[in-house]
Amino acid sequence: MRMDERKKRILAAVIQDYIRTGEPVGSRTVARRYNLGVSPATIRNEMADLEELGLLEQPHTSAGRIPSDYGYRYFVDCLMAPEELTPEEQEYVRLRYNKKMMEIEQVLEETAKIISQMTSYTAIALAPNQNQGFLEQVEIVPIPLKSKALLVAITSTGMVEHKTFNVPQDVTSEDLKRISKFLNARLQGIAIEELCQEVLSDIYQELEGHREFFKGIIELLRQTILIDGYEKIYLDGTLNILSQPEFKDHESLKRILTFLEQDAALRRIFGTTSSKGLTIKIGQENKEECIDKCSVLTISYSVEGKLMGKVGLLGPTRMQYSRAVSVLQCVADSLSRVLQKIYC
Amino acid sequence: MRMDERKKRILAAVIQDYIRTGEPVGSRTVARRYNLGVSPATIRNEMADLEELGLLEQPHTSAGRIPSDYGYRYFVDCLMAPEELTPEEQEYVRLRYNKKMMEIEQVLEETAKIISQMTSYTAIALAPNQNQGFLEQVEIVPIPLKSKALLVAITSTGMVEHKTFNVPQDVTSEDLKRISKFLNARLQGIAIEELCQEVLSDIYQELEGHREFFKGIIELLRQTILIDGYEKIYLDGTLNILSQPEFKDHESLKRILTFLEQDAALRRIFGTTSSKGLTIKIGQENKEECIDKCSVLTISYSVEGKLMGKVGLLGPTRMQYSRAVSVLQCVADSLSRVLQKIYC
DNA sequence: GTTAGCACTCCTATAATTCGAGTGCTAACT
DNA sequence: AGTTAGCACTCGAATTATAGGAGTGCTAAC
Repeated sequence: MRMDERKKRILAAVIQDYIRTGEPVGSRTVARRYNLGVSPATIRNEMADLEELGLLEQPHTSAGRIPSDYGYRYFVDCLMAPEELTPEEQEYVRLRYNKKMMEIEQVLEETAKIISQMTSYTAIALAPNQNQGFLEQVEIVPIPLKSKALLVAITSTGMVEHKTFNVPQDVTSEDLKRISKFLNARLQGIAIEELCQEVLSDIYQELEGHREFFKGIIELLRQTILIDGYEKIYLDGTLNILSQPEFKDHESLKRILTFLEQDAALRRIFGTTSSKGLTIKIGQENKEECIDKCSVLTISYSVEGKLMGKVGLLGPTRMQYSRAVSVLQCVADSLSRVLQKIYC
Repeated sequence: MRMDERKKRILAAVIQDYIRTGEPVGSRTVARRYNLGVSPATIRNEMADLEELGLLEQPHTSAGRIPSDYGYRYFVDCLMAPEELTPEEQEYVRLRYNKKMMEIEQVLEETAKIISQMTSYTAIALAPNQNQGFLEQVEIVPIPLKSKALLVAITSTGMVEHKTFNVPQDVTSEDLKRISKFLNARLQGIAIEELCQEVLSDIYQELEGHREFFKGIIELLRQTILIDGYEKIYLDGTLNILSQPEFKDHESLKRILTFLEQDAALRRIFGTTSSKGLTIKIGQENKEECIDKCSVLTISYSVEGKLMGKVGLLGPTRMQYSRAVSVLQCVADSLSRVLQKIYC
């Protein structure tokens, strides 16, 4: 059995209607609302075929049809009409990004907000993976009153991380300044992945006895950037889940909200695709059971052609895909442009 | 009608039972489970009295009694047996705080986690109000490659905030260093509330033409500390709400979760009591409608006798008050001690 | 003042009933 | 051969009926 033109139109009609209403779609409805010029009976036959093809499903014998994951997949791949945002909406996105933002953290936060507000799904933004970055600047700020100091690290991706540490009695403010200088001289431009004591062993001789302390600082730096700063996640619109009728039962709600609290899980669903551009994962295509009734869309953002990170959204499989895609594309576009500016 | 001893015992029994089971408590149950030496009929009479006093309520005619807000209030004020944590639990709390934490942010995050895990309610920790604090250290870290710089501010309460800003062409790295030095020399120990250009006007002459830039930095500093760093909120166990049977209906769940997303609202319910020590607000005593089925417990933490901030929890009015109180007291105690150490 | 007894109330759970949307099949039609 | 009208059938959702039980308030006796 092949997908002829009429089957496609019927499938599209069913899916669109189901996305709109959330109710199983019957042959009658399709015939009435989408004038395909054929009777309900014919549509019934076609729908039976589409079910056999695995594109539609019946919740129970005497109900209409709903799309299967596979049906959504076909729809997204072959049938979906790409929908551009209206000029007003595009302008709106640009406007949102126009406000003064100096830091990538802030930009990503705003990005998540924009996506969730424009789609009313849950937005996820992933900060650039630091491993591929470089150290831009390191600074040690002494806090003499408390014999502590603050290690501040700025990476080439613009993430700023900081951490406090104790300073032993015998290390002076001057020492700290010197170490800070060393670090900057030697670490600027070093790939973060390669950050380890060995690289810097030749500095040791200049440090007259503060070797252990210095080692400690390098270790702290590693941790600060690689652990604290590792692909930070910005979520927004988590509670949009509450408005989705498919998740009104307590159980699935709990599952999804709990899922969204696990950073590791979020990185997993985002990270598996290292590809550029747009990715759509529908229902069970996400390997996570908790969200097998959800779809996850991802789009990468980049600066100067270099892939930086990803943003995306999570919503029910019954999602307005074309809307979601166009919002993501528009946002990713603006986002890339804004980051470009921030990075000079 | 007065509260005699027997009425008290019956009220306590009803409340305890209701807290435990969540079901309306009947006279029979009280008679059986709490041996007061009287028959159900007597208890029935007493319960009718307690209802008339406004301490108990009947969901419907043929159900048992449940406590009213006022009933809980009486229980909390007069009847509740103060319950100490077991030595093991006290040890556990101490253990949790033993892990190496250098920053107050981390400590508060951990605090919220401990509270929510030990009570299975939602924990809230409020960072110290910066207004009362001093600036401990200010630093400007130049990022020459991007002609930007990072302003880092450390307050006496140990909060670290940072913000990136643009550096005009004619301002050199040296200038930044000088400004940084000025700031530290002049601002250390200045009350954050008083932070404004005027205080520093006498610096201007030393800055040879960078006045506007300098003004900008001061303004940025204000914002960074007063806005970004204003009573930061640390939440944990938000999803514990999902396990409370009283909030299993979609509507109230939505209301509460939405409420918990509003920082301003959280500050409101915490802030209204400027008192030291423990505060308990039951049901409608919280002036927020969204949480009129919830109780909020607050306890202040302090360092060297000086009130710093507050931590607390939010749960259903049907809450294990004595448990919650003892956890909060134990945690606030340890928290104060840990902060003491951090502040040297 | 306390208690046993009893009629009464009202919620909850379960079962029975109805209703209607939607299907699949068949036979007739183009 | 594909399309369509007609019709019996299915099955869930909503509605109503029914039974059960926990708990009360009242009364009268202790």
